[in-house]
Amino acid sequence: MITTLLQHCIADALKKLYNIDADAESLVLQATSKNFEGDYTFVVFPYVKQARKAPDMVGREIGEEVQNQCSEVKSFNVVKGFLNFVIDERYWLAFVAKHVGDKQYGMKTAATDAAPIVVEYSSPNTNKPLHLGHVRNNLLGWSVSQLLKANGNNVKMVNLVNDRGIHICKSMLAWQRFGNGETPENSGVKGDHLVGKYYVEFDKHYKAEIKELMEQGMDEEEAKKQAPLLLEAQSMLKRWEEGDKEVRALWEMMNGWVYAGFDETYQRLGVGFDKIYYESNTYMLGKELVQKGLDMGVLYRRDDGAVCADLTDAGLDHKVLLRKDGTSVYMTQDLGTALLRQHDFGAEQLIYVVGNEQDYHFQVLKIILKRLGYDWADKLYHLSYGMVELPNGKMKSREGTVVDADDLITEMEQTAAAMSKEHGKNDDLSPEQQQRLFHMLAMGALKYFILKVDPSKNMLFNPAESIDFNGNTGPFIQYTHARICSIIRKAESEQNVVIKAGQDVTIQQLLSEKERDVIKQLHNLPATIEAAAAAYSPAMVANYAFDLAKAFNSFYQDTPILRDTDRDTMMFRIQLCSMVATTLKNTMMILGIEVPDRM
RNA sequence: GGUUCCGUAGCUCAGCUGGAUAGAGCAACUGCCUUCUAAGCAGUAGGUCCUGCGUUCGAAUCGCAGCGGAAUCACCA
Repeated sequence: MITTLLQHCIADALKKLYNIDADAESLVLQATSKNFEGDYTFVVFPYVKQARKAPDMVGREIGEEVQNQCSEVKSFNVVKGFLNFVIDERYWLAFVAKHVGDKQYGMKTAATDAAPIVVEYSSPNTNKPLHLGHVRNNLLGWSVSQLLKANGNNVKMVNLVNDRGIHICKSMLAWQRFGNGETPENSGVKGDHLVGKYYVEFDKHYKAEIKELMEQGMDEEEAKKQAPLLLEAQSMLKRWEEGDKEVRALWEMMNGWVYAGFDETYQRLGVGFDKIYYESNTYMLGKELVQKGLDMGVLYRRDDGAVCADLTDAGLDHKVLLRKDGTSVYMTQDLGTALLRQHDFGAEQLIYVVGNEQDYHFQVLKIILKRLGYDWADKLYHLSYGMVELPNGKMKSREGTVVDADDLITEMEQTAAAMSKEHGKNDDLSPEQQQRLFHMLAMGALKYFILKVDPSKNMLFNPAESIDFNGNTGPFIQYTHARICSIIRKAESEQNVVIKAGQDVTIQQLLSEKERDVIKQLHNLPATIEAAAAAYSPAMVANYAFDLAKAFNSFYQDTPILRDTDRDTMMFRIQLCSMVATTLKNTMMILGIEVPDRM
């Protein structure tokens, strides 16, 4: 890596010239600004005081020393306190020669025997279908997992399905009461949507009951608690917990519908899991932990019998972990599942992809685990992402402004198909191939649109912009890949060109500005993957892919490739094309986006 | 009210541990297809980086204060 080489040369120079001890790794090298000549820039201001010389003098002295020591440095210039290094062409050519034909350039191979990083994401409730918020979660979870793999980690993806609780009983009850035996089969309604329909149905009738009770003179608070439907749902939950056969059978049937529906959506989204946990199996966990905490004296029992954690010394509040009736709460379960997961995987790290509305929850979870004596609590990482908002505000199920995941995907596919047909470039493909392409483009647009935004930030989902094919979009990058594939196909068929690893890379003339830009961007890939993985940010990968595609298109626009009459030059440019195609494909794969060979 | 996050072009977003004249895309306007895919390229225009103070040779970036927005502070999950 040229930058680490430069860092060490500079550190040596600082020592030799001014007796300054600097840690080579900590020296900052930045890409030279476009307005100046050079590839990498070192800012000397921080050292002028110790060097006791003027900035440009320090720059020249370090520059000369580094140039003498480092053959890769062709020349340098100093502008004010900025020392700009120009890297020798041969370095860039050697770089291309080294990696051309490598289908895994920049991707580290995952160590399968290492302790895994466990990524939990998705974690849906089984009472309603997936919506846009879940889509961001799923795409992020999948992408971060791929990113960590690309960075050489052993990654396990897990899903914790919230398949029990009062909310599930509500849809069960409503179906029993108002369903008339409707099933996904006899109605043609997708399972998760069907169950979601009865969840809404419950709410409708429940509200009506409240209203009626209030008209009879009951106050609202009381009416909400006394509505017969709610009482019945509660009693159903109780029977469920007691293992009542009839209730369990109903539960299993309806959950089966939901899972079939979810699987379909997951498949369309292109996400998956190594292991699925069900809360119905894990919800009892955690109670023992609470007992342990009581024994250890880190938890206390309140007068009414509830068990709590006093977190006031950590600047937080008191947190109830067992209700006075002894039942567990969400936090109790999460304590238990964390322990279970740690046992199952012996993880190096436990990542939770969960929205930022649960920041407080995870803060508390970590502290309590720590107090229970689990040092691995430090391995928990809450990958907290922002909300998805719509142009007219937040999604509200009550106002019907929730964007359904299935509908969204279908609409994207239809739009992609319409746009693609308009271009007419794919008319000769078979209907199956076309469908596959439209889906690829639709998902490319959707995924890129969501993933290009930094996870921690709230984002605005503008449906019109999300399906855009121009500019900073997934299809733009897909298109760039398709173009390159077209060139390579022609090169292979018309020029008998073969691209493989370990080829010679030679040109007679100097690299053009555009060629150099493309090479430098390719050269940035490993550092980008590392930085993105460290930040858990697919957005950094997305931006990288866009910059590379832009650099390539600019190069492509005014540089002859197959048209060039010099065989070496043509060959070199095809090699460059090939590396760009590979890199675009791999970086888009990290985002969960496939790239077509033509479009 | 406490805590946390956010505020960059008309809109959506990049700007990493402080560095040169703050960048993209969309929208607007100009050019470029008899030539490797124009889903592209090149260009014009568009900015008190929320405000103020401070630290520094140097601040969009760090600190404090204020303004504006969001989340959270459940015996819900």
